[in-house]
Amino acid sequence: MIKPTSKAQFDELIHAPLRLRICASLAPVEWAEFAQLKQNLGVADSVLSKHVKQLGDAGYIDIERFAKLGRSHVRVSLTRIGRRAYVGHVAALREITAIK
Amino acid sequence: MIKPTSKAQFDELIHAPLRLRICASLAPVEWAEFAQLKQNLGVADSVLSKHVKQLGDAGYIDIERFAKLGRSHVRVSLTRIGRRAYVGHVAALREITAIK
DNA sequence: GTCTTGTCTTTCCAACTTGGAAAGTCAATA
DNA sequence: TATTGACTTTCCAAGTTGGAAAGACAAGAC
Repeated sequence: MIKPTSKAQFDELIHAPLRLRICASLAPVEWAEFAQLKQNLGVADSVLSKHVKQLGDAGYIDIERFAKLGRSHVRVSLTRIGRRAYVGHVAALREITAIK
Repeated sequence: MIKPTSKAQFDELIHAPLRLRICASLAPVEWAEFAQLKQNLGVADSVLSKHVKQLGDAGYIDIERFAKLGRSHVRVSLTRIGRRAYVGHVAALREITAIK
């Protein structure tokens, strides 16, 4: 048996439209800045902050502060667990939506 | 220009987990019976009935009664509009989740 | 030192959504 | 007329959303 593919696993936390887009935005990059994410997703900061917190509480993303031009910013990135969950969820979506 | 591909369009009504599965179940078949659907999805009939009604109200599925062994049953099928919305939503999901 | 700003984070709130149980419909038997 | 099957509706409690408003906090401006 070869290395097991991470299995398809529907994840309700990730499925919510905005969180799906957050994870999708993070998947291809090392990390993303809060402000950039907010801009891309087009939501109020309170909303993004709350969704980011939910993903963080689940251990799906890391939330780090860093300084830039004397101001404190936030940068988020998928954790290994988060990436696995995201990939698993995408696999689940593909399974569900594949025409059998 | 060739025939336009139905465009990717995220659809919140379809996105809900259960409704996504309902649409996915209907996509490859001509129609499905309520009882069969309920069995496959593993939900209470009240729940399925309400989701089916929502999709019906949106014009996404047709809900027809028919007799079988002297009893009245319900059979549902995707309408053309519903299929287009479903395909568009799946396309949107693929766009979102494709690693860029 | 204090005020102001920028960058989030929390709280508050009103609106919506869900899922299941229980009750209701309605037609076809028994 | 009572019962049964197959849904449909109503009731309800719990959870989710999104945005505005208020907070928290550090870094400059003065």
